Amino acid sequence: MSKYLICILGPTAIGKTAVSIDLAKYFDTDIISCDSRQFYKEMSIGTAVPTDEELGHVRHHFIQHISIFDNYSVGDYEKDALARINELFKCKDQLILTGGSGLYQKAVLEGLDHFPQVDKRIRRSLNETYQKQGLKPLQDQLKEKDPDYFEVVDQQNPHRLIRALEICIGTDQPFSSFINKNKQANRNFKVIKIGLTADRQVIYDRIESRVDKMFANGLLEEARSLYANRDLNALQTVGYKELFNHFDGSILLYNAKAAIKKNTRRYAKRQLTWLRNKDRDINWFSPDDIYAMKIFLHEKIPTI
RNA sequence: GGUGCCUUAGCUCAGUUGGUAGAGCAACGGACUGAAAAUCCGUGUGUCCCUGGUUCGAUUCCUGGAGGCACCA
Repeated sequence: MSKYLICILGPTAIGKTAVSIDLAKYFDTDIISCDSRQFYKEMSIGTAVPTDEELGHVRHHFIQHISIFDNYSVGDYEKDALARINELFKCKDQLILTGGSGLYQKAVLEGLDHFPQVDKRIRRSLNETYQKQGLKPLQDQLKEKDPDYFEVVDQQNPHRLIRALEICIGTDQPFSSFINKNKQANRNFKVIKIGLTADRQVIYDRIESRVDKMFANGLLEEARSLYANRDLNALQTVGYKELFNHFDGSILLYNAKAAIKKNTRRYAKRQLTWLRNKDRDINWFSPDDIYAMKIFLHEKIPTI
């Protein structure tokens, strides 16, 4: 009997949480979260994790399961999520996967290539080079160590250059030699993608009111309690980084709030770009039309 | 009611001694295989308030409107 992973995709604030909980109840199943910021137990308000009530209705996985002090990458997530999914499929026929982190979703559905772990100090030293001397030395180095990848990489993007270089240096082999190697994502389940979208203005209105709600729920206090950890990767997050700038006196609270809304809008736009151009087999719905989604799923899944 | 100033991009405003215009912010488009709510790249999107007139040509000068602001009544 086929197993189905039902993926709920869409930009931030569109209403993925409500839809996925509704569908999970309907199918009497669990939710696999795929949100790279809701992983962290220290962050709640600014990441819009489901409420206690919502969590009480449906069992969620990968919500606040790690700490901001842990090192956790998309590779770790792929491994953990796949193990959990396979475990759950032993007694469930359908599962819901939901969350806005496109790369993480891709890792679960399509798999990533395997790259060896490399010493963390390599990245640190590359970052130092970048801080002191800019992009040029990184570009020169990658051009020499992996000319093939240098041709296709975004040469202006420090993260891309540093990532490729840390693999080149740590393994003594070109970054590109690991790509598309042994990548057989043998997933023994079927995937159905449900995309949620709405007019841009509707999405932006929802963002506006969600940010207001976060402030009403105590975002300021939550951010203040995390201020000391502002350099951690987990806290390079919309809703926190702007408030850290307020705490250190560089912007007014009023402007920080406006910046959070703006950066959330930009995030939503990037998510839409990713989904539009990366994923052609998405079935789009209005977030309010759960009825239509259920009909669609009944057609897609003959066994229910 | 009178006088003066203003009206140009979504917003705040430059500007054109007459040759249909440009900054900031916002916005929009795109890339993205272990930092991904991160990171990076690209793009002015315009009845220059309306109406006549002068002119080869008006967003620019002139007439008359409309709206806004200020002061005087």
